[in-house]
Amino acid sequence: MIPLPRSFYRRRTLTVARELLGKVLVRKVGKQILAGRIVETEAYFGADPASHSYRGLTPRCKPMFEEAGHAYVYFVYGNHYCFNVVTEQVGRAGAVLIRALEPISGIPLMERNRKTKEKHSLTNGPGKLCAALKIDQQFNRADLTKGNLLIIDGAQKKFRIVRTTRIGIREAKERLYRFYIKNNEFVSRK
DNA sequence: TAAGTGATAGTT
DNA sequence: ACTATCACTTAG
Repeated sequence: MIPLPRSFYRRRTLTVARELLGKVLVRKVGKQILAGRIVETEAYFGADPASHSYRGLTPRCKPMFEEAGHAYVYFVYGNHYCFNVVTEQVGRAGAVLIRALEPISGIPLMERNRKTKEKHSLTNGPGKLCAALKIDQQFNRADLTKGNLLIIDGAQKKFRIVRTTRIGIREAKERLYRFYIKNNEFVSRK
């Protein structure tokens, strides 16, 4: 199980967001492996008004300015975590929000973590996939090239990509910074 | 469609 | 200190 190299992440955020589609997020919890194929992403970077980095460096968004290939995890709406992967060179803010996964392994444990047996609602949203894979604040700034949370290459490489607008933001709604795998049933919203 | 939930960041 | 806001989810 070879993690994607740091160089994969240290590029333009939009490029990384597109290329993360089809890759596999792997979470080890004890002897269990929870894994899912990334099917939907969003890019946030620099002076984008929808990005946490819009007004520059703050304690919360600091990881976005740091080394690529690490996690940026934050808590929203008093209930949920969102998992992002840091992109760009050090000093340039960028991160890709992972919005949806197609479950691959560890589905019974995901069902317990999510308190549902409905396969389609296990990981089809940013807060849902964090709950399913038990990703919380402790993974903020975790290195995704080693450890209990990794991203590896995926088996299936042939798929169509849809590029469209982001979800759940008020500013910069028109920017086409969301990517998803066409016709995939685990995408949060078409 | 709307309420719930609590940390964050910007303003007093 | 105070408060508006929020890269969401679930129930209704």
